[in-house]
Formats: sequence, structure tokens, C-alpha cells
Amino acid sequence: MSAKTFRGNLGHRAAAGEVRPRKSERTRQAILDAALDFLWTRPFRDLTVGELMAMGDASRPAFYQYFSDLHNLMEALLNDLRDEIMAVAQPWFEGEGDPVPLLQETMSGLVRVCYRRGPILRAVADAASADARLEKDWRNFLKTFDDAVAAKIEQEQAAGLVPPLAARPLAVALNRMDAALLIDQFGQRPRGNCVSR
Amino acid sequence: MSAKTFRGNLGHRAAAGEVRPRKSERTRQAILDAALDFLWTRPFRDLTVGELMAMGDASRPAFYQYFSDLHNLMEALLNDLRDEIMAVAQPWFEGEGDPVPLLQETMSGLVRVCYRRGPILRAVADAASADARLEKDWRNFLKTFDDAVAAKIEQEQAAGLVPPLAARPLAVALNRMDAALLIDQFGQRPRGNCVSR
DNA sequence: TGTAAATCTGACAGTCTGTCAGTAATCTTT
DNA sequence: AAAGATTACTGACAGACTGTCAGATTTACA
Repeated sequence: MSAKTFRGNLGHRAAAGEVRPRKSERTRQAILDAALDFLWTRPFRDLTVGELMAMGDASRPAFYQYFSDLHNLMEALLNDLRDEIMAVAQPWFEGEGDPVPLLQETMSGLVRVCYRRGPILRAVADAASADARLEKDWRNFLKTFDDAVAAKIEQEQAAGLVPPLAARPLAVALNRMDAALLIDQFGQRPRGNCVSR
Repeated sequence: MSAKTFRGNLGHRAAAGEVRPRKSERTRQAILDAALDFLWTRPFRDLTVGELMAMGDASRPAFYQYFSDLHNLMEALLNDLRDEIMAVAQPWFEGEGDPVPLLQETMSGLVRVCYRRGPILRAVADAASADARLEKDWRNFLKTFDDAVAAKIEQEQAAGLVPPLAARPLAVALNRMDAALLIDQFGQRPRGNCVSR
């Protein structure tokens, strides 16, 4: 699933025909892939720089060529996650026309992304509480989503589709509920099967 | 607010007329109090055994007389919190008569407890992701609450007071939302003022 | 006050982190 | 395809924190 070595690999992002990326870019990606592999089966608290780099064949200090520490690496994972989640939420946020099917599309897309990336999402959330900067990024990510949902709710209230509740508190409450449930359900394997656990 | 020293203090739990507790009990309580003080203003990630014990005048190794590590100490704080929260939730869980005022009483009590203990609640939640055992305790605490709420919902459904939704998923969803919002709002000082932040 | 039990301490070994000067690999230019 | 310049890597180090232990100190109680 991921490169066995950090040395001289192409990195599985390089598609045929692309220019071969700089070595540094390849190695960076290989480290990120190794982290994804690790976090797929083990919690963030068990991740150490040493073990991570031993998954390739590079030395521990090489890690610091690419990331300032493990939390900085998690920031990179969060950025990817944010892009993916924001992309899948676009239909409802910006789509034109009847909002009901758009919302359904967005919600099922959101669940699908969290299903696929659950352990990573969870790892980022876990890591956030151990580092001030990552925590700020995480809160900022949540806030971005809150803002978008609140704006959308207000828009639909103006159209008479949603009762006149305070939009932002409503958005925050629903988002926190969703986030908690998605991380709970898909954050660790074996994955949850509904909330009955 | 807390003892300045761990040595020879009574510990502020000892009320007049009680038998003076054993030294070990007093010291243990003093350490817990120091931890509460610390966590009131600083996040769990900054807490170290050395700094904690330096708040009294005891040496670092003395800590291990009372707790196996910092997460074990957090377990103790969680137990106190659990007792307090469960006590305040009793009116709705077990009260007789019209459930509406009972629920209001419980909810406002819950908010009050979280207002008073917010930073501690948050510290426990943060610490939980860094330690397997504490994480299990935390999930167990949530589950206990989920079970109680689900049972109460079913009971009110039987009385025709709540629509026939799946009780447990409903309970879990509402509890996760509440927990996330309460920790968000009251978990750090200065305290939040509604969700508008 | 004396003494057994309890509590505490300095010193140690272990794990992980982050840095640095020097070495090795890679890329570029000719 | 070899030299030179740049980029990437490494072993070795110092620092922070943890958890333990034998021995010293304090406490409790007769």
C-alpha cells in the first residue's frame, strides 16, 4: 500500500507522463504515506519519529528535513483532509437549485469521505489536543465549516426553507454532533456499525 | 485557593470535627488540588510531574507514591467529575412526576457543573486521547450517560411524550453534541459566551 | 521518648526529541 | 560523463521527561 523505502521511490502520486518530482518532494510524500499507513492501524499516541522513519530506510534526523515535528506532519494531513471535505461539501454550499437533493449529495459524500479517512480524521483530532498550533488549525478548520453552514442556513431561512432559529449556534451544534459521531464511528477499526456499539 | 505545600497540610476537604485523615490521604488530596489549580489556567499538555510536585514542596518521585502516572491522576479527577455530573442528572433520570420541569432542572444543573468544572472536564477529554486506559474510562463515562439517557427516552416514548425515533442513536447524538458544546464553551478561560466566538 | 511503619528523596537508567557538523547522494552544467 | 554545486542524509550529542530503587527521614502510636 505504501512505499517500503523512502529512497529513490517515485511516490504513488506520480502518474505516467508527469515530470518526476524533486527528490525532496518524493521523500516528503513517502513520509506522509508511511504516516497514513501507521495511523490506519495504530493511534497517534503510539507514533514516534523513530518508528515512522524506520518504516522506510531513512534515519530519524531526516524527518526534520521535511517537518518540524510530528504535529507539523499532522497539519499536512489535516490540510489534505480539509481539501477533500470542502470539495465534497461544495454541492450544498454553492450549488444552485433545489437544496434538498444537494444537501443529500453533500451529506452522503461527507459520510463516504469520513468512512475512507476515518482513522486519519481521528488521529488529527487526537493530535490536536497535544499541540497548541495544531489545535488552532483544527479549530480553524471547524470554524470554516461552521461559517459555511451558518451562511447556508441563513440563506435558506431567507428563502423560507428553515425556521428562524439563530443560524450560527444551530450550525455549530449540528457540526459538533456530526464531527463527534463520524469520528466515533469511523475513527477506529474495526469500524462502528451505527451507534449501537 | 490550594495548599502551598504538600507537607503537613490538612487538605481543604477536612471539615471541623472529622478525624484528621492519614498523612498519605492528605498528601494525595493536596496533589489533586494542585493539579486542579494547574489545569484551571493551563492545558493538560503542559502538565509535568516535576512542575506539579514543585507546586508543593515535595520531590518528584513522591508523586509515584500516589499515582502511577499523570493519566492515572486524571482518572481520579474524572471519577469526581462523573459523580458530580451523575448526581446533578438524577432528577431527570430517576425523578417521579412531570418530566419537563425535571429535565429543565437537570439541564441547568449540568450546565452549571460544566461552567464550574469546564477546564477540568476539558483537561480530562484532552488527556484521554493520549492514554489507552484513560481513554477507555472516558468512553465508559460517556456510555454510562448514553445508556441512562436512552433508557429515559424509551420510557418517555412509552408514555407517548417523545416521537418513536431510535432511542439509543438519538441519545448518543444529543449527548455528543452537548459534550462537545459544553467543553468548547467552558473548557478554557476566558470562558466562551455562546457559540459566536 | 522510642521504635516500627509510613513516607520521602537523590541518583540512576531509559526513551524520545531536536540539532549540528560533516558526509553522501543527486542534480546541473559543460 | 565528469566536475562542481546543491541538496539530502547521518551519527553523535545534549536536553527534557519518565519511572524506579535503596536508603534516609518523618510520622504515628504505645
